[in-house]
Amino acid sequence: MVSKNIKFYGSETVSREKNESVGYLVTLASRRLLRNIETELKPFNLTANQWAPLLALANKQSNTVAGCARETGIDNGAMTRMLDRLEVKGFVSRKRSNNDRRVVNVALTSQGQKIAKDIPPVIGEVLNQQLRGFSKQEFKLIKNLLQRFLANGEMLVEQS
Amino acid sequence: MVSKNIKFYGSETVSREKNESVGYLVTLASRRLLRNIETELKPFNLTANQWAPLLALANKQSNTVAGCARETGIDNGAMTRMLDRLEVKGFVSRKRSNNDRRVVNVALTSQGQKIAKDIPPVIGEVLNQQLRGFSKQEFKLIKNLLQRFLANGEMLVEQS
DNA sequence: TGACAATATTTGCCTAGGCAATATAATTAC
DNA sequence: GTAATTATATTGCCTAGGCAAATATTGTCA
Repeated sequence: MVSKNIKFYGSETVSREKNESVGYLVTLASRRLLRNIETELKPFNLTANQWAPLLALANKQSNTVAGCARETGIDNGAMTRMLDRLEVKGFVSRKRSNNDRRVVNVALTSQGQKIAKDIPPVIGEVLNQQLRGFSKQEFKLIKNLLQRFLANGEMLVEQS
Repeated sequence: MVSKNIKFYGSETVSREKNESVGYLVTLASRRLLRNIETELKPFNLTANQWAPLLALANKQSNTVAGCARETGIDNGAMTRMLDRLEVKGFVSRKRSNNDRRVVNVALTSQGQKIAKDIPPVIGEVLNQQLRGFSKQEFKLIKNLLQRFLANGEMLVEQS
């Protein structure tokens, strides 16, 4: 045990102001960011969540359904359906692998490659807007704190 | 313009490691927290998201559909359906107002009041776990940074 | 080899939010 | 007082994630 285990939330503390709860804050922040990105991606015929698998594919971090799911941290079944939608839109193609008949190889179409180049600055702009007024120090801090909050949360699962 | 506008994300920066993007981090952190809370609330026959309106009602922050929606930051239609589910579970009751025939007054049932007392320590425990290793200073910081990130995001909407 | 375990993909069923349209009621402006 | 505006609740249609079950395939091990 590195540091003593501070109790931030007692049984009463949770029910106070919603903006004082890390839970509400992180949930609302996530939803708001998604919606703002969504607005900017509308001209590209892409939703905010649909960007995640495209990025994983563009970065060659994965070329399978399960790989995309792992890489983006969502459920396998959800990824199957996500790729359904991306395939209909023409950004992605799927083909059963010959090496391993279980896996389906996913690839960006040429249209998918084009969009994968166009999107990053758009999303970067939204992020920059929401980080207005942050010092470089604070930018590093929010990432560090969120990383630790997330890591703690994932440890909870592995233990049980 | 109070401070100069730092560009944290250039067009290349976005596509790097997912754990280096505030966007991914805040999304994953939110999802992970929801799921962890969900696990703990299962014995209470309540989902993580269903807790939000119950809290608003218990705190007397609202007693209408639209009020609950405002208070929890979600869509009106979504709140109608959320209350449908809570009504089926017996935590909430609805009755058309006589003063203003547009509004539907929402109230906690006795079962709803009971659960509203039992839940806070459970959620507090999960939050404490995910905040393990945080100093008091860092606890204040993550709240402050998220509040500002959220406020910036909401300003974007009002402008357009 | 044959039983068993692990992995990949898909599907069904659930919760859930956003947006737009609708109906109704209340408020404001003229 | 009537018309225009605003607010409330609901519904339909969409995207989306989690969990569990079903299927197919591959790898392991005795």
